[in-house]
Amino acid sequence: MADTTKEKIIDLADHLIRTKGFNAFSYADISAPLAIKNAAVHYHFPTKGDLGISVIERELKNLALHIRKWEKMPEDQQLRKLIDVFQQRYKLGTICLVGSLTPDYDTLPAPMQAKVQEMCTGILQWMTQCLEKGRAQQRLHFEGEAYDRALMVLSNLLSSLLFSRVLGGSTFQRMSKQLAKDLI
Amino acid sequence: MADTTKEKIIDLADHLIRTKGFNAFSYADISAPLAIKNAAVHYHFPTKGDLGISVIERELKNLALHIRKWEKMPEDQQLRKLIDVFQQRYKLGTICLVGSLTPDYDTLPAPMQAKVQEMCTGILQWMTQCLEKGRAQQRLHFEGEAYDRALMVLSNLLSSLLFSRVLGGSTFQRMSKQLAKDLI
DNA sequence: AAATATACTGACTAATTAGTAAGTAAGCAA
DNA sequence: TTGCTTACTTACTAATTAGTCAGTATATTT
Repeated sequence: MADTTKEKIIDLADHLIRTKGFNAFSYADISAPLAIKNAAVHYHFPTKGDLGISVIERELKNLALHIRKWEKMPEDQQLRKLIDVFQQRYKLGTICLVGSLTPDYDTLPAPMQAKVQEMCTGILQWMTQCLEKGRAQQRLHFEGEAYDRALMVLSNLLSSLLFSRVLGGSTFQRMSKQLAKDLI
Repeated sequence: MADTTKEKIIDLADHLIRTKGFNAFSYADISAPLAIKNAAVHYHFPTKGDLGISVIERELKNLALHIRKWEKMPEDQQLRKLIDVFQQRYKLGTICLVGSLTPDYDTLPAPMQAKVQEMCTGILQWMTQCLEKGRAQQRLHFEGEAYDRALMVLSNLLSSLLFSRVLGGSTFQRMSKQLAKDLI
């Protein structure tokens, strides 16, 4: 996956944020598995906030890549693709960055808060457009403003991973199927 | 509010879990504001997990109290009452315990994980019954199984507080209004 | 009056935390 | 070959972490 040390650090940090949360992992959790020293992590990412920002930025790039790939698809297909992304997260036993970082928002360094905000508004903007266009073509069906519905849809995707973590079983499948049924 | 030291500790811990998260507050964050020593907190709650469990147990008692108060109301009213509870949380700038503790689930001591699970299944059970009875009386309207819908509704309430924290503005109002419109 | 329980304080500890500063080995450029 | 950059290691630090244990003042019980 990642060849450079820097990419390996981001990979691991991403996984730690999703599994333990930003405040529950330490530089040692990164340096030990990679068999490097604590200071090597600080060399690439002076502060923990810098590392967090890089993790979010990589996620934003990956998301932008996905979205561009889906551009020509009908909107109901795009929605299914996004649900697939969350399903892959579910299979890995991890939650989404929004679900992990928004509860800790007040404890994050200011530059990282800004990135979290950017991530949230970005995903919401895309989802709003997707819903709006999908409804115009009668491929998606819902009531109310598209932005409000986008909030609800992202809410359900986010929570499906949170609830799965605690309730286990078919929780994720139940929620994602119900979400698709409601809209398509 | 609370007169005994023990109750004051639970009050503060509750607030800290909701604002900073379980892993981002320390015994010092509790002892300092209450002008007591670190060891006094340990006297009442030997481990941090014990403190977390007490916070959840108090929340479960409060919730049970609310629910009993609403027992005779029609189900659409009960739902509005629950939304009101979340609105009060929103006004305080805090999130719900489920939203705060489920992302950190894997880092929690086992007995606390069990309590988090109990809390989730408990709220879901109530919500499922509320939705089911409400639909039978045609006071609430939705498609699919009541349990699946309960997951979605709690998802929206939880996320409305998370998103409000980051996006600010009218996010909470938008989501709670849309939720009520969808069901009632 | 003596014994016991409650609710602490004072004084610790061992481990972990993010972060720093100085040194070094390897590769590349002038 | 001299100098510079990259990517680290070694060796720290100051602060904070949850948790312990012995002592003490104040009620309460016997």
